Amino acid sequence: MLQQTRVATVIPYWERWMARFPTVQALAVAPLDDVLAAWAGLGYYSRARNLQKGAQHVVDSWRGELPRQAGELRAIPGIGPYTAGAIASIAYGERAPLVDGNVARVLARVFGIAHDIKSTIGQRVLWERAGELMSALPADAAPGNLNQGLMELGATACAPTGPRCLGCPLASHCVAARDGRQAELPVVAKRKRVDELPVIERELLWIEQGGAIVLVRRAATSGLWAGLWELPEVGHVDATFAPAAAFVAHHDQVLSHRRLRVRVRVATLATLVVPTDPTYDRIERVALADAADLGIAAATAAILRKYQDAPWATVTRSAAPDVAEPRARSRTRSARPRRARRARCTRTRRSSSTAAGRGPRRAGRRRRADRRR
DNA sequence: AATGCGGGGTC
DNA sequence: GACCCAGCATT
Repeated sequence: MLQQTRVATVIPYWERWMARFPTVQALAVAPLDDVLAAWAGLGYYSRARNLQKGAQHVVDSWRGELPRQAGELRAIPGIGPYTAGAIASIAYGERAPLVDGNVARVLARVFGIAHDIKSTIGQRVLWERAGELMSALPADAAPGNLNQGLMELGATACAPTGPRCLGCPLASHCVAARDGRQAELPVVAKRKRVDELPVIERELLWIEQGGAIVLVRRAATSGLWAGLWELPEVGHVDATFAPAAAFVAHHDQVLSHRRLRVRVRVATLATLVVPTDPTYDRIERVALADAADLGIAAATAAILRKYQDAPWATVTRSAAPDVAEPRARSRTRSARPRRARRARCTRTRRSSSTAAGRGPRRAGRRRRADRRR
């Protein structure tokens, strides 16, 4: 989880993850849908798939117990040079170096390394330096502490902008501090401006049936949002809508390498069958409350969140009349016991409940607040 | 050696 | 907006 993701962001995900998958075995045998659901919102979803592959690898090849050497760890799916070094040094005390974004910044400044830190040559030089530091470590010192110290330095004093060199313990050894080149180092390749990113324009469909929203699951095991659920895209399902029907919602979002522009229109679906289109491999009706338990990419999640109370989201409203019509309230309401159904069960089973327009009744708005986040 | 892959905090 | 986060796998 910590690969390219801040600690503060990870923590709540990690808590839920460990509760859901307490052991390597539990993760290894879990349905991919559950794995992606627990990851949804974190991004870089191949990490989730690789983590499960890694768990299966550990179960199959190591009897469920993680190997301890960096070289062995490196062969596990999802564990690259950084993670192998981190586990080996911090968890098992091996004198294994590591270089992450923080360490790269610290070393580039301290040693005045002028190569692009992402480039092959830059990485090689950084790993060499990190290895030399590790080799110079006194025999009674903990290798993990050196690595964590370097990372922590990068996360605190040696910040990307405005480094606080005054209190830095390495200031007297630092080339960048000595020469006042903190702003020039590390050298990092210029990234594309947002307005230069390729734009993905998507037209998604808001289809309600029996108080539920229609979602589809993307099929591929690789590629953007692979295995995640989303609103159906026009042209990929057997849906109909008035040609002149206006877009009722929109959502813009910037990815690291794409700009996403989503528009939504209300549609109806002729048949709830998996389209022959290979883009999706499943289609389901899902109550909004249950949707939050699926692995849903951020764009669709944001649209569901933003527009579930919109005037045109009619079925959704009738699914939770306590908010919609104050009049009907007194009569029907009080009769019914409050928390009738918990809207538990996350995975949408294609069974009886969705058949007769029954199903997900009052799911709508109750739990929405406590789940996102 | 380069590219694909997310999402969000923070300045 | 721009920057970047306890990177990895694939091409």
